[in-house]
Amino acid sequence: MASNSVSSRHFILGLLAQQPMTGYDIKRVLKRLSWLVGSLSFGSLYPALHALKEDGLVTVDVDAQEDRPSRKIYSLTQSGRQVLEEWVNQPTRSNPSMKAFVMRLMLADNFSQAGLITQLHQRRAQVATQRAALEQRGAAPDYKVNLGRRLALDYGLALADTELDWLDSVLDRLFEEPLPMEGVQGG
Amino acid sequence: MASNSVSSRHFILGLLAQQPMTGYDIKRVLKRLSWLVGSLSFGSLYPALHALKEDGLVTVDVDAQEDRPSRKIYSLTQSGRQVLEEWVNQPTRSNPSMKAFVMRLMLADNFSQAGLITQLHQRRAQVATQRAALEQRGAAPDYKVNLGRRLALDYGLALADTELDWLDSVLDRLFEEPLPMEGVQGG
DNA sequence: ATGTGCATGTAACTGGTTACATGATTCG
DNA sequence: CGAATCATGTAACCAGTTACATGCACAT
Repeated sequence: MASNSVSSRHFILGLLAQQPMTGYDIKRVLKRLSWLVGSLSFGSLYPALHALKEDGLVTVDVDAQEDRPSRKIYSLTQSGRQVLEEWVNQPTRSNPSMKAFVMRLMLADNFSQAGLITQLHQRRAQVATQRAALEQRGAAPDYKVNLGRRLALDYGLALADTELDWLDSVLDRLFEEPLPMEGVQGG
Repeated sequence: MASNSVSSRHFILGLLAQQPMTGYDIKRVLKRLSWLVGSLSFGSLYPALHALKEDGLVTVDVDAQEDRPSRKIYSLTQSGRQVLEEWVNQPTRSNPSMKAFVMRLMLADNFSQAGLITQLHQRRAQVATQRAALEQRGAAPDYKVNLGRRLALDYGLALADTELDWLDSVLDRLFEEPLPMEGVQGG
């Protein structure tokens, strides 16, 4: 059965939801995105695609070429789309990484605006919790003595604050202007 | 021999550099730090400790107790300290994650202030590069069309900016006031 | 000639998780 | 009475990387 929480599989589905692609194409996209969401080597990408096909979540169109291996163009099936939607709208568990968040962020609006807003709210709550924990920890003796720890703490607080501000501003904008996509005209 | 780049092993050494601890203690510390650097399950922590001992990087003191398993207190050996120092001062490769950076940040000042400053400079250069790449990408057509992608891009830019500001301010402070720690000496 | 882009794939290895096994003590 | 904390460890499994195998076209 479809394993839950295996993020990279779902992210592949998400990319295919935007347009059919070959494994090689997916790799290229993933590489550009590597800073935010991490990449994948061919050694796991191709097997992953095979598995997705096996599970009926994607279909393949073979585009034969002279001189080089046929391009295999993968497309999302109906059940693939469904699995993706379920995954995206699943509440994230305890402490998701930044990468996991960005993945969902990038895929969420394939479905509903509401789902995306939910993601943002969830993230806000999680970051706020972590920020509070960090702040509290700043009082502990270790952090006063050790420069490295103190810097790491400070770094974490700075990032958390930025993220909270960013989330607030995005949520504000989305709330004022509920459907800025698809029909976006004047901008 | 000693594998390079295996971060979690080295981070364990780094924790032991600050004080001898049991596996259980390490787990506790790691858990508190999980948001910044990620944690480790016992299933990999204990074997890692065994391997470190096997390699002569740590020693064990057994503290027998009634009713419960003996506490095994691990301490860094001389060669362990050396391996750690080499790792910390090794230049980071291409695109290190935030986690990898925070790990080094937390361990760097076990040795010299200079090493820490080098880490910060390296990080600054890397983040600046990534930021530039993101900005450039913002011009691409996908990002205008797709709300999720646009948000992810914007998020990345916000985080990068914060990080650059933070790095600059820390470097400024360290430069003005080279030894802000108690007792920290040159070597 | 050398490397990069195109395009697919497999096999060996690595580094991790989850689940299991054991078992007293203390807190709610 | 059940859960969490203390304290160690192993075995099965999983997802990923690295290195390998193939091979043409095009730019430097």
